[in-house]
Amino acid sequence: MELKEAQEKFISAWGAFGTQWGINRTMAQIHALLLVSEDPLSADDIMQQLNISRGNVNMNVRELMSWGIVHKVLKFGERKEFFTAEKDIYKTAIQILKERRKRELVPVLELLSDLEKQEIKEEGGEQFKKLMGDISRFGESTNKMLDKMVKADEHWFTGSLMKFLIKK
Amino acid sequence: MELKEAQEKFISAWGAFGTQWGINRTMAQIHALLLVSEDPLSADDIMQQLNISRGNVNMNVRELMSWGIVHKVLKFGERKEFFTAEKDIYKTAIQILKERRKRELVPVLELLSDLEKQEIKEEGGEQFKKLMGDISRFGESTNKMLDKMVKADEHWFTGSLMKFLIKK
DNA sequence: CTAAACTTTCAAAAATTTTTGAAAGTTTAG
DNA sequence: CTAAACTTTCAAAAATTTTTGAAAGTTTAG
Repeated sequence: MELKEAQEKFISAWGAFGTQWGINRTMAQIHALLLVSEDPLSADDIMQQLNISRGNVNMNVRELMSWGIVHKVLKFGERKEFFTAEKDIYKTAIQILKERRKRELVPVLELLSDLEKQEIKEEGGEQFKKLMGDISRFGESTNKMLDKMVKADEHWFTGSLMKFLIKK
Repeated sequence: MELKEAQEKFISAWGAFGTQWGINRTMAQIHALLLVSEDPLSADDIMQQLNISRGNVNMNVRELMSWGIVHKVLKFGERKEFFTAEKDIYKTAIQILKERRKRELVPVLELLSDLEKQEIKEEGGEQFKKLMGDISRFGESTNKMLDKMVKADEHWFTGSLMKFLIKK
């Protein structure tokens, strides 16, 4: 197989998987493209390689930067901005975990604890509050666990945690 | 606050969060509705409470069943089918983890190991294969970890794992 | 078997999300 | 300051996803 063919396979598959994860196809493809490209790419490079418009590149690259998994690189003597993806896959995964925790889990926990605190006198109210409490407690545990993972270093993930999980 | 109001808040918030997770709004809302409803509901009940069409209810309920987090309940003397959500939130979460692992992670791992095995002689080929290998290895670790979590029991999650994670 | 009571399917419509590309904005070289 | 080289914005168009609801299919009571 040719390198280019393999890269294209990877980019398009990554894009398809992205959509299942609530990320849009193009954003995932840009990420994949930057991952497989040794050197940083300019907006024009991305436009040309993925066949998408300038506005589209701009929007998605900025979104990827807001996730902290793509960075702007400036080259001397060039006015254009270039972009690279974080090449360390562990760092990338932790970064995504961190952001999702902040953007998605934390707001849910806030809503749940708010509903749990409400005074509901009607029949069934206690049961509803118990459900909110159950979900809330489960979410808090997950939250703590993720926080721990995010703050740990790579050695911890591949080392102690894996050992702990594999044993028994 | 009234019970009904609190329930509606929960349902609509759950729906909104669902969309961020690649699940559609209605499916998440039906799930939330079934969670807060003590008794099983029929398709008509769901239609009426969420104001959606029969076809829509049918599709989404079946999808929820395929995820294994909603079950069909038959009542004696009734021809209608009724549905409930798994009320144990831990079981629900594990079930979702299990399905996502199977539907999303496993196919990615297959693609990666396929690309890693390719013969690519061109310049840059080795580097590309290294990237595939890195992602692959990371994915395999995650896969093992999730598998372990899925197979463990609840006590393990709230007990040993949490203790392990919280300490130092 | 028949008809009533349901569930399922699916093409068309509606809603939502994504993309385009031109116009506006910004920065820098000279 | 000016103009060229860029980046950003945003309304309209395109693409995609979701929803509707009527028709088809299935099951069960009698």
